[in-house]
Parts: sequence; C-alpha cells; structure tokens
Amino acid sequence: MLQKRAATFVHHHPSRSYSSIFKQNFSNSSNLEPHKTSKFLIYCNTQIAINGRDGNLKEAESIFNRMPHKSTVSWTAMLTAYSQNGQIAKARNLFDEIPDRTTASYNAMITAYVKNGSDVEEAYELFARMPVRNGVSYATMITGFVRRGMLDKAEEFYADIPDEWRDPVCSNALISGYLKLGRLEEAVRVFKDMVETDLVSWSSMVDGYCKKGRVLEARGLFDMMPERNVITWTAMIDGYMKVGCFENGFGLFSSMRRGVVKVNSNTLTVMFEACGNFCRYREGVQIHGLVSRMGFNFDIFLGNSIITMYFRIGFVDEANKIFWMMNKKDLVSWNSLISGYVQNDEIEEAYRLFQIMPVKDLVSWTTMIAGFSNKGNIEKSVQLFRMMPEKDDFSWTAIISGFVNNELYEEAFRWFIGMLQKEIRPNQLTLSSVLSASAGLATLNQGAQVHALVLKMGMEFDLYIQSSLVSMYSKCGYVAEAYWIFTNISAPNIVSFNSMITGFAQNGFGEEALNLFRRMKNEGREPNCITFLGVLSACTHVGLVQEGLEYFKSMKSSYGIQPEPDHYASMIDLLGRAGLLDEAIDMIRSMPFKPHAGVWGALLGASRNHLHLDFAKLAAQHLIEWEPDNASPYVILSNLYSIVGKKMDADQVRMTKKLKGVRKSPGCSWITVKDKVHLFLAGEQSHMDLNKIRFTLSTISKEMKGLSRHREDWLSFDQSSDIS
DNA sequence: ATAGGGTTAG
Repeated sequence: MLQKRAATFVHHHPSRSYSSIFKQNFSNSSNLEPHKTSKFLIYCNTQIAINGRDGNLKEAESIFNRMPHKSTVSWTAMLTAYSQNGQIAKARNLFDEIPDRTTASYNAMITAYVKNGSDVEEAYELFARMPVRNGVSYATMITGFVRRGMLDKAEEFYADIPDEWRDPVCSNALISGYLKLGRLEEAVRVFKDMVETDLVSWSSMVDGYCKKGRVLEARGLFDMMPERNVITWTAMIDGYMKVGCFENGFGLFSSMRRGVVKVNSNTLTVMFEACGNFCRYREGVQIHGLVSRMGFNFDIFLGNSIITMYFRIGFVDEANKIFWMMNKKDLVSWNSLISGYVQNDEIEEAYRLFQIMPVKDLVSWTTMIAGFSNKGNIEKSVQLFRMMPEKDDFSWTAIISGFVNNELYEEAFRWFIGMLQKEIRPNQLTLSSVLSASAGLATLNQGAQVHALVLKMGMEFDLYIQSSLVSMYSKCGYVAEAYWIFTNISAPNIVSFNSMITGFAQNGFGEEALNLFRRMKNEGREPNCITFLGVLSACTHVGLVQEGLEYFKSMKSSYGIQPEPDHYASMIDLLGRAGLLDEAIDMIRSMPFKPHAGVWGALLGASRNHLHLDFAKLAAQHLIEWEPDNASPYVILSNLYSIVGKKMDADQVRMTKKLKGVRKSPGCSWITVKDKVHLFLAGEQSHMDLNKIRFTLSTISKEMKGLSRHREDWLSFDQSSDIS
C-alpha cells in the first residue's frame, strides 16, 4: 500500500512518459499543426508552474530552457517559479528579459518583491511604472503593506483605488490583511461594504470567524454562501477541529466526500492533525488507508501530518516507517520525527536523530531542550541551550519552564531575567511559566511583578495566564486576589476551575472549594484527576471524612478516573488527621500500587499528631527507603519519642541519622525580605530578623507603580530584584 | 497554463 503511494512521488520528477512527449514535440515542433503546438505549449507552461510550486526549480528551468516556443505565460510562470523558491534576483533578471510583458508579468514580479523580504518599496516602484494595472496589482500592493506592518498605508491605498478598479480582489486583500492581524471586526466592515463579493471574500470570512473560534457564525456564512470550494470546506472543518468539535469536523469531512467538491491534500492534512490531537486513531488510520487507495499525490505537508498523527497516538514504528519512505523531507519532517520520539518518551532516539539531521533550526533545538528537561535532565537542556546559535522567545521559554518543571524556581527566575536583559519579548507561555515559578517560590513580590508585566503587555485575558495567576495568588496565600482573577475569566475551562478549587483548598477554604466544585458539576463540566486532588484536599481541611470517602469512590464509579498515588496520599492525610489511623492503614494495604513517599509522609504526620508510635515507625522506615537523604523522618520520629517520654529511643534515632550522614534540611520555606529571597529555616536555628520581613500588598502596589514607563513596556520589568 | 484566499514541527 505504501509502495503505491511512494510511486506517486515520481510525479514530481521527469517521468519517462513526459520525456518522450517532450522529445517528440521538441524535435518535430516545426512540423506540428498550430493547435497541437499550442496544446504542447500549455502543457509545458503547466509543468513549469507545477514544478515551481513543488520546489523542483531545476526541472522547471530545464523545461523552460528547452521549450522551442515560449509565450508570455511561460515567462511569467518561470518568474513565479523563481519567486516561490526565493530566487528574487533570478526572477528580476528574467522579468527584464521578458519580450512582451503583460499585466500578469508585472503582477508576478510585484508578488515576488512582496513575498521575498517584503520589499514593498521595489514593489511600489514597479507598480507605479506599469502601463496597465488591474485589481490584482492593487491587491498585491495592499498585501505588501500589511506584511510590512503598514496597515494605515494599506487602508489609505485601498481608499485611493479608482472606482473602475474596485475589483473584489482588492477588498479581499484588505480583508485578509485584517484577518492576519486578528482584526475580525474591521474585516467584517470591509466585507459588508463590498458591492460585489466573490468566493474568496466569503471563504476568507469563514476562515476569519473560525480563527476566532466563532464557528457558529462561520457556519452561518458557510451555509449562506452561493458556492463553496475546497478551501472553504477545509477552513470550516479546521475551524470545528480547533474548537474541539471533532464530531462536527468529521461530519463535515464526510459530507464533503459525498459532494462534488474534491478533497485535497490540505483537507487531509487538517484531518490527520485533528485525528492526532483527539487520539482518534481509528479515523486516522481509516483516512490513511483512503489516501493510499486513492494513490494520492501527497506532498510534504500531508506526509508530515501523517507522521505527527501516528506519533500522537503512539504508533511510533508506523510514523518512523512513513518518514523514511518519504523521498522528499523538509525540516518540519525531521522536527516532527524528533518531537514524536520525545513525546513517546524515547529521548535517546530523539537525540540520535537530532544529531544526524541535515539542518537544524530553532524548533529542533527547542524540542530537544524541552525533551531533556521533561526527563529531569536539566543539565543537558542547559548545555544544548548554550550551544544554540540563536535563541527566540520559545527557546527561552523551554529552558525556563524546564527549571520550573524540575522545581528549580529561583533558577527559572534568574533565566527569565536573563531573557529580559537580552531584550527577548516574553510570550504567554513564558509568562505563565514564570508565574508558576512565582507560585512555587510562594513569593508574592515576584509574582505580582510578573502580573504587572502581564497587564502592561495586555495579556491579562489569556486563559492560560489567568489560570496561572489564580494558582500564583493562591499559593502565596492571597485567595481573595486569586478569586478576583477567577471571576474575571470570561470562559473558564477545567484548568481554571482546578486552579481555583485547589487554591481554596490549600488555603483552608474547604467549603468554598467544595461549593465551586458543585457549581462546576452543575454547569455540566467533567472533573478530571486534578480536580479531585483539590476536592479531597478540601475535605481534609474541613474534616469532611465521609464526604471525602464518597468523592474518592465516585472518581472511578461516576467519572471513570483511576485514583493515582497522590489521591491515595490525600486520603491517608484525610483519615489520619481525623485520627482514623487504622482505616488509613487499611487503605494503604488496599492500594493497587506500591505506596509512594507522599503516602508514608501523610501517615507519619498523622501518627505523630495522634502519638501513634507503631505506625510512625512503619511510616518512617518506608519514607527513609524512598528518600534516604531526607532528614525529616528521623527528626519527626525522634521528636515523637521525646514527646512520649522515650528519651533513649529519641537519641538512638538521632544517632542513626548522624551515622548515615543525612543532612538535607527539613521543610524550608521561602520568604521575601526587601526584594531579596532568603532561605528561611522552619527549625529553631533561624538567624532571621522577623521584623525585616515585608510581605504586604502595599509593597506590591509600590512595585507596580515603580515600573518605568518610558522604555518599551515589557522591558520595564524591575530587574533589580534578582534573587541572590 | 501565469497574478489575490486555507494546511504540517517547538
């Protein structure tokens, strides 16, 4: 099956049948009848265009050079082929040699300038001196201005178009300019003002609404349109897929296949991407089979999307097989391959491929950096990061979130400041990662400054950032602020609810957490495993043992969620705090997996609080087995012995600890002091002057006001508060 | 058959 599809690639290359047609016509061209010559001419022009589009520039050139008779179309097609392959100088030389230029030749050259380096000045110069302009000429200039970020110029230019040229293509160019900048309302305005619309106008609007997630309105236009083509269908299907409506998207794909408009490789690319994202391997494999049976002439985009789909559903071998069968691969193919291995936890294989790939770009490096840090190998991530020839916001975000995921929050902050010093603009991901770092440090100072930065950059309505802010304020103990952020989220998702429920629970607001959980269920939202961690912890804080047990049971029975070790740890905590130590032990025994340190830690804490020596000993033993370097179990156990008056045993535990050389400090917390973060030991030997601790909101508002206003907004982040 | 709109990897 794959063999058959591989054969379709030959289409890009000079096939035997093509060569023979060519040779025959070339040698006998003078004897051919005029209409036959014209057919051959059209054939060659088409081949130049196809080869140009597919990146086979050599082949296009070869056909062009060997053509006995060229028309202006041949010259223009060749010019476009150069332009599409980034050969602007060759395009320009060819343009100068065209014997009789048409408007299309000029338009092609203007497009070449606009698409290669956005040289709108050169484009305009040519535009100004072309003898006859049409709508496409104006449209291309508008596109050029938009690409260079000169929207006002584009608008001005559009307004100045003479009435007789008010072709829909001009309005379409402005509409797509607005849509590229995400300015839907302005696009709608132009669309509504159009006297005459065409398929492109409608399709662009459908896509515009889809890109904003407004699929209902998009569908309204889609149904209202006088006619639809493959681009319209594909945009609509993709729109459904991107808002998470797989069934609608797949349904539309099915009706498309039953209709007259033919599916093309972009449609299939969208489908494979969706099947991968929704883990719908059945549909993915089915469509793959369809593609093979059709002998589809699949391009690199399509091949890449199939690879990605197979990796997402965990079919590593299938993905790998397809990669090596593709006889044309680009950087995206390689990046998809290494990213696929990273996703499937095969970091070593990913790294091996990374090292042998012919060309690496930012994405390749960033993929490996993120991959290593997710595996806990942050040293390797840092090493790769330093080796990178250039870095962008994504690479910096990868290394910063790498530190965050490995709980190295202060390092994350230090690198974030490094990023700002390099004047790399943070994106939503960077900021939400740094907010997690602030949450991890539980230092409001840092977190509030990042919040200020978020406001300055106008990212306060980003859903991910909002959830990170909720977590950050909660973890710092500012539940009111967290709740205020939460209430301002226009469309909270499961992550937002989880952040707030957990936030309430962690701060002892058990009732509030449970109320929010009920509200969430009433709104018809499905809780997930994180939700239950918050809910169980809320029950613990309020001492709702019975409810906690019921929620724990309902996880599996009502929602099909298998409790994880952390859920058990939370239950042990709940039972233990209520003094139900025997029940806690029973639950530990009933666990379907080996109890981890969290479980034993919860039991140890409960045993100490209820002065239960046997269970404390048991828990401490297991804890030491899990974390031999952690001093906590020794300290807690010896304290417990002291409390119950067993001085000898207490001394013995302390002795064992000393003999084993366990020195890792017990529970530390980070407290902000005058813009600096100091290690504050929970124990008795603290050297801290508590009077110096400033931890108030007034400090934060001062920080926010103190952010300077004259430099570029995002650069005004206060870097003096580096962590020392 | 040439000029304007949609799709893949971090």
